[in-house]
Amino acid sequence: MGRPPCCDKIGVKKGPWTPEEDIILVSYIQQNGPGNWRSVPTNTGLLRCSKSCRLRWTNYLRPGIKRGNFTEQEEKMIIHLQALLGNRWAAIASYLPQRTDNDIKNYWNTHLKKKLDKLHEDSDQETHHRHGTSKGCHSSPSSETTMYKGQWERRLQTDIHMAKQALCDALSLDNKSINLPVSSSATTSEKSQSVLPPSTQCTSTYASSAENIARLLPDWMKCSKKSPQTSSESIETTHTRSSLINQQFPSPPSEAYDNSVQFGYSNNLIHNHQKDNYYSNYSNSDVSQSVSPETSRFQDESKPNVENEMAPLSFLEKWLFDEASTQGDLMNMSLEESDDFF
DNA sequence: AATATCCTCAACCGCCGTGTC
DNA sequence: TGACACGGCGGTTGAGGATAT
Repeated sequence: MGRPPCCDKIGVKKGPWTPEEDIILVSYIQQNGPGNWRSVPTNTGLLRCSKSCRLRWTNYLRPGIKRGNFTEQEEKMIIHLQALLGNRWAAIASYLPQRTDNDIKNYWNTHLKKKLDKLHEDSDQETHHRHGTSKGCHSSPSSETTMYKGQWERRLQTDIHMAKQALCDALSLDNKSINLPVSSSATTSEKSQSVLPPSTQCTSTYASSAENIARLLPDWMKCSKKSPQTSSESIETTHTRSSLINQQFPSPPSEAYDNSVQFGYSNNLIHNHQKDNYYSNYSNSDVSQSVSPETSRFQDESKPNVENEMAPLSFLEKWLFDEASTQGDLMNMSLEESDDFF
């Protein structure tokens, strides 16, 4: 005898999630925590399969998710990590705590793959022009096979270093988030872009809902004394909109629903579904603030908690971290220095 | 202005390892 | 021990928006 079936396929809703469904799901997880997905549809009344609920939470509603444009450094990290780990998006995402594997996968497939293909084509042309001498540019199985041993070793070393760099970024507790300037040798345009707050770099109207949801969760606010301005700002904004929500959802299904309305993340959900510019109002806060201890609590489920606890480090992460601490000179090597390989 | 084409990304599908009974 | 469900992951799809013609 196995477990009872997850969900019968009949009567299971598919397609895009509605704001109401999001509110119900977030309210439930807020009360019960993530996990035990099988019970979620049953206990919430959502006509979704448990898998869909988990995905919705993991990829969209979970606190601390950063959406929108990828920074140049994030881009480089993805490229390096992809070269190192392959299409193991979950593993790559663990080095970018604010990004979901789905996001990274999408970004790779829609942007980076094309970009690298083009670069590869260009380098191939140049290689042919030079009668087949390997230039040692970006990694690919075909190019690697033609590399001289020394070049390959150097590349591998650099890849390992990049992974270390990525891990250190992820482990960093201060404000040196992944959005900070890559190095002192960055170009003027890079610098000017990097020093801007993440929100100002984002030109898309598509903004994060999750980080705001996180900020607005009652538990998050209760313990989030480090950023009173942000919290009060959220409260103020949400209070002004709570009446609207109460009008839109006059019959909350539970006390949790009341809480969610009270603290306003339902507003975010609704506005996010409308894909308007609402989130730009919140976007002045540092991204790092959104990854609060309470946020990490929710992130624990699918992401290593690198900010508060060292416990969940994998063997590889431990190794990288140890190596990093003993090889400070290597760690000082900037991402820019490895651009030759790309 | 209308239509065609391209692009993005949320969500689904199916597989696999693990846990439960 | 085997059968089966769960949870997680990577690949893929398709609706809708953006851009080109």
